Amino acid sequence: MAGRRTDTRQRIQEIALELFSERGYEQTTLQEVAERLEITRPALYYHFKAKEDILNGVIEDLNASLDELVEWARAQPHTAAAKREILGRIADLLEDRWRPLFRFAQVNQTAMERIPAGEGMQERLITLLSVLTTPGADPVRQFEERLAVFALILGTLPFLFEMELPEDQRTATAMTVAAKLVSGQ
Amino acid sequence: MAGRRTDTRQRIQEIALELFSERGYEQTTLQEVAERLEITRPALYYHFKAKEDILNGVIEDLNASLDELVEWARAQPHTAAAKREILGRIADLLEDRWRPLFRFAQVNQTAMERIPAGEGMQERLITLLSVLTTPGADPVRQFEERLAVFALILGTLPFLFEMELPEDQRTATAMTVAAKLVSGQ
DNA sequence: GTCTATACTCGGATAGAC
DNA sequence: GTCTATCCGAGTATAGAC
Repeated sequence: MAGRRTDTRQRIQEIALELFSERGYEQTTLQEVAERLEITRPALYYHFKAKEDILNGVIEDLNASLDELVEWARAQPHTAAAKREILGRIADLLEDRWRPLFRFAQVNQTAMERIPAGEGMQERLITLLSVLTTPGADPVRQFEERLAVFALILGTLPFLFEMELPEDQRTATAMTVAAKLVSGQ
Repeated sequence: MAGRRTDTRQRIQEIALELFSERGYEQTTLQEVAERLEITRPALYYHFKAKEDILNGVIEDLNASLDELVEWARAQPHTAAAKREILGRIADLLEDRWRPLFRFAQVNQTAMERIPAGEGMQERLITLLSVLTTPGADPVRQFEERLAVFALILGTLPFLFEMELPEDQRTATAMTVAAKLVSGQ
């Protein structure tokens, strides 16, 4: 177990993201990351030139996933049905593997704002919002369409429901509400 | 300007909140706070026993405001009209003086989670959400009612609209959407 | 009661040896 | 690719001046 050396970079990202999510980005010390990997603190600096670079790398992977989605979404027409389908794919993305990372981004906004990939993620989300927005519609309509995305994201937060609802039913409920919002009821 | 003063504690809170909001809580150093006040760094420790205590004091003031609102809201009936009125008061609170603080709390969630007053604020917000929730209603209905509060909060974020809309029209739009959500359209 | 000087510890970062 | 040694800056503690 102690002889591997080529996958260290990736292992750093995994462990770091785990700790960043648990304790928050700023509260996590590189000492803790190094200890879990059983290397020393300066050794991390061979693979990443700064703490922020570790986080940046992880978010870049997320952005690549978002890029596919955004590209596809831009090609869709401005119909309610197409918008529901876009929301469905956003929900899938949250489901698949990125949910913890979305939650992290939400809780650690100050860190996200300081890294390039964080800016990139925000740009992609804004693009997604604008794809869902009917051009020329009145502001209330546009706001409802945009709110739909946040309904999906908020649906992943347990505290939004005190009600005892299993997770899959929570996300289903959020999707229903989001679909209503883009459909204009 | 170099003499001793008696309002230092309050001035610390004001300046600190300003800087915390600009650069984020963790990125703000006590050195910067002290410099703006033209005192030394250790002097801060006479008034507050830790950096987190400065933030905690500010949030306690907000919680006191929230308490009034929560107490009043609990006494309201579960009618759509009453819920719209509750949302109106939440919007007023955001308007009045607490908007920057709400924004701060959103962006600096990790810091908020570590201070007692942050927990207190979250409890109060959850109470507000539950007051807006019709007991026994189906989950979709309940989620819509809760989402209304977030519509108000999100309405304060400029980036949610690319559209060129002045701030007062943004908040008005958010209020309209929120009202629709609790009214079940 | 209000503040300054000083010092300690820990975390991020760099240089250079193996 | 990883280590030791070292630096710097930030939060914190304490002694003591006024």
